[in-house]
Amino acid sequence: MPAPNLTEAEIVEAALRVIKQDVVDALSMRRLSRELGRSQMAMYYYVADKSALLDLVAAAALGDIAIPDPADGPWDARLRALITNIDEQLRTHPGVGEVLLDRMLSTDRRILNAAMEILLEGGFGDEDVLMAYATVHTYLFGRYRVISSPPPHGDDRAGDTVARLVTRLPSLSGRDFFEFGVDTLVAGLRERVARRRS
Amino acid sequence: MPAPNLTEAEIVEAALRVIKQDVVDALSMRRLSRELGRSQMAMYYYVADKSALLDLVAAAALGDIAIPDPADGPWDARLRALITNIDEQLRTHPGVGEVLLDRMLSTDRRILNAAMEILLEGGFGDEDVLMAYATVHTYLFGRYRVISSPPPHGDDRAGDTVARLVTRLPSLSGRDFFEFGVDTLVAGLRERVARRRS
DNA sequence: ACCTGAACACCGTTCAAGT
DNA sequence: ACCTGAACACCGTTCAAGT
Repeated sequence: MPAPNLTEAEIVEAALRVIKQDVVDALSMRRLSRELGRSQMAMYYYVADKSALLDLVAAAALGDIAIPDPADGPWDARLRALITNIDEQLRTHPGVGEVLLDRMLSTDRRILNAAMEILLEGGFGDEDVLMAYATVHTYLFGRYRVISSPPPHGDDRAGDTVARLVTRLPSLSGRDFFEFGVDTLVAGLRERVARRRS
Repeated sequence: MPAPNLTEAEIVEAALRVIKQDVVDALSMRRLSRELGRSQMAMYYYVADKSALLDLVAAAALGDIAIPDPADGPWDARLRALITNIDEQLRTHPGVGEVLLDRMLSTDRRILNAAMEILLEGGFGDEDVLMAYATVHTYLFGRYRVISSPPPHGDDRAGDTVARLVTRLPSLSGRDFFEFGVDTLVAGLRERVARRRS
């Protein structure tokens, strides 16, 4: 006997399970139904289509992202913390990165609001807030894409700069790359505010 | 009579045509063969599989990216120019953005080399060059993803920061967003080098 | 050398039906 | 209310064959 009625929580959980153990694209309507012991059409009772399913999963992941408290420090530290939290979720569920970021822009206003308020406090004008947020968002979009891609396997053709530098790769961790990136981004934003003030 | 033998140039051209007029995912082996008036299997004579086809398209697009001449100015101006050129190609062929960037890392060393040499000249140490390049690359990856996505359609729920700021959107162009992003990134990198020197 | 045809294992999705 | 089964129009790809 196949367990009783499905709940949204069970569906999301199963979806995350599939995404985690297999590759991203392994999540299909049919595959998910199989995972839950139903016929290939069972999901369509709970969810309108595949994009709605992904929305469901993304909403769950978004809820886990903590928003730094104003008491936590100056605007740039809080921005950095928020970016780190989002990145954390992207790394935990790399499969839904795209939908997660899309949803952040459209349906879920919580994080977008938090980010923009931090930027306003930082001293950006209204239009600059939009562009600054877009810059951060774009970077995060890139992160989720880059996250689980293989390292640039050195062809080791002697003589070129790449070949020489690539030998340094083993001493750098994913964390190093992330921190360099966020620090650079935040430093760039800080500099823009400073220049605007003068 | 279906034209004589196909050439790689014709295939790439047809692929770009399909990508341009339809959505990204419209490019399929079968669709491309149809476009060229052959049977669904014809492409497999010229190309090992779909990823090889995309490689072909990406290689063509990569060749069009110009590398700024050392005489063109200081390192940061040249980095900015190179990023602009890459972004240009991403916007021209949004469909192959992912493969294009992947190829830049793996098979095609030309642009990677140029970028890293610019960063070396800028005064970055070996490891910092790698991380700085990764930051730029990540940003570009995000760009290609964000490029043709719809604007954050305002739900217009009164009271929140987002709703207020979104009204400013119409006065900003895609170019504004791009320039803000690159400038921020380059400013951040400049600041890191400066700090390293002191 | 340059393909074509049939077939397999996958998709998302619609539509009608079953308990 | 909670599904199931069959069917349609798509995929990428293998394998054997046709000219």
